[in-house]
Amino acid sequence: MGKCKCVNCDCNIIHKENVSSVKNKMQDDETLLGMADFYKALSDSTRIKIINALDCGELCVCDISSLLNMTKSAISHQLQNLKEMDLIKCRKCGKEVFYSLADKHICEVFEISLQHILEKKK
Amino acid sequence: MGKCKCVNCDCNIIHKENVSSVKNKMQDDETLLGMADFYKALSDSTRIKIINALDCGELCVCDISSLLNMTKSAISHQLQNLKEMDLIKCRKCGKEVFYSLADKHICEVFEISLQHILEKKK
DNA sequence: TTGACAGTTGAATATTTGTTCAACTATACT
DNA sequence: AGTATAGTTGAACAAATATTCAACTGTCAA
Repeated sequence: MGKCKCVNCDCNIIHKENVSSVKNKMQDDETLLGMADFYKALSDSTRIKIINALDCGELCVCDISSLLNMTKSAISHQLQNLKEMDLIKCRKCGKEVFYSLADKHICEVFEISLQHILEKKK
Repeated sequence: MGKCKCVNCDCNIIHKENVSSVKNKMQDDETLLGMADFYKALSDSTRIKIINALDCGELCVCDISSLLNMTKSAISHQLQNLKEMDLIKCRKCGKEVFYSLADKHICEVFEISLQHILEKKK
């Protein structure tokens, strides 16, 4: 047990062995930042609704707007966010643009967290 | 194909059958809001680091502060957030408060999204 | 080629959210 | 009792973000 040498933190190290052991086991910063961003993409109710909707199959912007009762502009902005995060992909067909989930990972994560929420309700 | 009757949206319904079929399959708003909040809890780099750290075992506030090189106040605020979302629990022992993950669901979700990120890197 | 519609985009606004700061509580030790 | 340490809390500030609005592109059909 000794004074902490960190620049920013105002703490004493209480359990030195714990801290250094955990430090070694932790993922690197870049990976953890990527994970936070991944969750950020799902952390908005509009976006999670879009994901849930696309889980049933591909949909165009109009259909999603109607489904969520929101403007096409608002939906389009969020679709760009989801696309940037590689959660969805799109296919153009004439005037319409059809969006769908990028891969199966997304469904898996969605399903597990759904279970988590439904269990909490009980 | 007909005009949309929604109040807020500015769209035409392009694929009426799709929209009504998806509407039936979607989770209810309350559940989806709960899911968004669940992801929100994990969507910040400080919080995801805390989760990753606690995945190795319980830690007190000082240890986490030292580990992340942040003030105890900043960490404590985020711990309250995570606790409100039922992602972590705590145990008091004298002056110290030890935090740990609430249940195994959290690890599962963490692991799957970790895979997702690591695969994307390749 | 003109009009209508699907969708996108950038700027502006409003809201949410993370960290800091200072004051506070609670426990332990002398 | 007095002091030091672990941790919490609320307010204030700064940064990030969701939606709106208006203008825009691209495609189709008359």
